Amino acid sequence: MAYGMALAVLADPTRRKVFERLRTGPRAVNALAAGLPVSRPAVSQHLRVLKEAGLVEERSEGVRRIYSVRREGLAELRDWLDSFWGDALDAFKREAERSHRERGRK
Amino acid sequence: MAYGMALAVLADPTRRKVFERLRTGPRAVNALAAGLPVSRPAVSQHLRVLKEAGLVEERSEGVRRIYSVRREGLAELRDWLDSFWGDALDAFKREAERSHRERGRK
DNA sequence: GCTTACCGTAAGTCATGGCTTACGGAATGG
DNA sequence: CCATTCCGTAAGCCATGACTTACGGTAAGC
Repeated sequence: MAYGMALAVLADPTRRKVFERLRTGPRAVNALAAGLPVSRPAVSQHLRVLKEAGLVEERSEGVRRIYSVRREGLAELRDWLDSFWGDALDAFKREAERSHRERGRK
Repeated sequence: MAYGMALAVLADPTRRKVFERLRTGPRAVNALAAGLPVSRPAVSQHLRVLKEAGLVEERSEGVRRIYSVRREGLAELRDWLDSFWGDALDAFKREAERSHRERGRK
């Protein structure tokens, strides 16, 4: 039921914005909070929630904490989402969508 | 930005449970609310939110309202999720791990 | 040493939204 | 025509959580 936690965590707009900023690569809290309409502690709290949900991972680099996305945390949510295309009646359509989606992955 | 609304809508556990019950096929509100730990009006409110988000569609059948999943509402969310499997992210992570190894253990 | 930068945590405030009960409208059956 | 079934809506209560300010702790530079 980890996809439920991923959904709840990614539901918040500012937290999702923080998460999306990590899509281009790992960043420090300082850089993540820059430009956001909330304070830096708020970003820290969001990162804490993201980490507890397994969506990001953290590493220390001197005095900075570098955060990066953890794709394993997203995998279960993606599988759950795909389960709505699992109808036997739409098997043909499902296969077409899936092969189209695999373009550009891995 | 419709994936944000889909995330917010699917974040609620009971609402997600209602949505999952529609995965096997269209159902009436009566059947959807049966067995759930909440009242029937609560289910109606959830269905209203799901409909406004474009995740379900409704049709009248006599005195009953039949709801069914709308996969187009899930498509954008799925695409957003897949955007985290880009090649750029892989390159960043590999580089980060490599430089971290070269620096030696902490 | 001292200072500065970077970050996490605590406590408290306040809005959001999910739930309930109560009600009203529309279609079917007798 | 009346009762019943099925459902949406309104009003109100209350818990959750997102945000702020204030503080403490740690690493690097002087």
